[in-house]
Amino acid sequence: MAKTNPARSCPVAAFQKMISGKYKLRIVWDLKDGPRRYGEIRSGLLRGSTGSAEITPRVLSRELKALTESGLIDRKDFGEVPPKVEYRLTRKGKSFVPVVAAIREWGERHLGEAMLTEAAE
Amino acid sequence: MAKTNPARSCPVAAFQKMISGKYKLRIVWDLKDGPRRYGEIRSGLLRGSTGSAEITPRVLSRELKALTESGLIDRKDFGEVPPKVEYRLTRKGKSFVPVVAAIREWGERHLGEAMLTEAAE
DNA sequence: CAGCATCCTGCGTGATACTG
DNA sequence: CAGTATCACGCAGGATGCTG
Repeated sequence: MAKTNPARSCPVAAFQKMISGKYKLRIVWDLKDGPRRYGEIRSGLLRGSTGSAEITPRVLSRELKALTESGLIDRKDFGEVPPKVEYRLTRKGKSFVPVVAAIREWGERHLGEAMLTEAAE
Repeated sequence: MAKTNPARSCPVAAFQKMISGKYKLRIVWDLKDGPRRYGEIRSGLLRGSTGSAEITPRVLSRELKALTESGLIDRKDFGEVPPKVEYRLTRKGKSFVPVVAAIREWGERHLGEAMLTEAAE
């Protein structure tokens, strides 16, 4: 099946793998203003969804773990009851924020508004 | 199942939908230097892969169609035998190139090299 | 040459329920 | 509060063969 090591093939492939998942980019974006707790991230992800899109803990958990293993975010467990866990961007994660900003800016300009004038120059 | 219109929820969701697929970003990148034919794109995608990763026409075809419907690229069919089809970036697609460039640059810096110093500041 | 038709498989994502 | 366990499903993506 030809695995095709993503990191070796080209940067965009590794990038896509890293941000694959519906929430990873939004999580990074949410974390740009400072550390957030698990529940806060979850609530933040619900905001912005059209309606009643419930993000399940299983999914959020996986995304956070993947981001942690990617080295974009860092998990801080306060280790006591009641449980309290904070997630924050690492240096790598912070360096990634401008990229997300560029994505958002382009998206707002070309995806939010009416898509007219995409004539082929 | 709560559809959650992607374009309405937030720009990054729409962005992710638009570039979902392993080759879309690479196709856009390949097209930045000018129009390319179907076979050229296909060959170009093979270059950069570690080994024998054959991209099937079905997949490439779908990616190209999706990109066309997204308004990023434009399909020009010369309409005669032997078949000749060229793909080129639209204005929208060209405006997207810098974003891909930012992605590539970040990826080369943080994914290609050794990933040291991602300490949580 | 530039595709389309058909079949198959793994994985990402969601629903639901339970726990330290 | 911050998760894990289990089940189920749609769909991206590959294999293979055929066509105008």
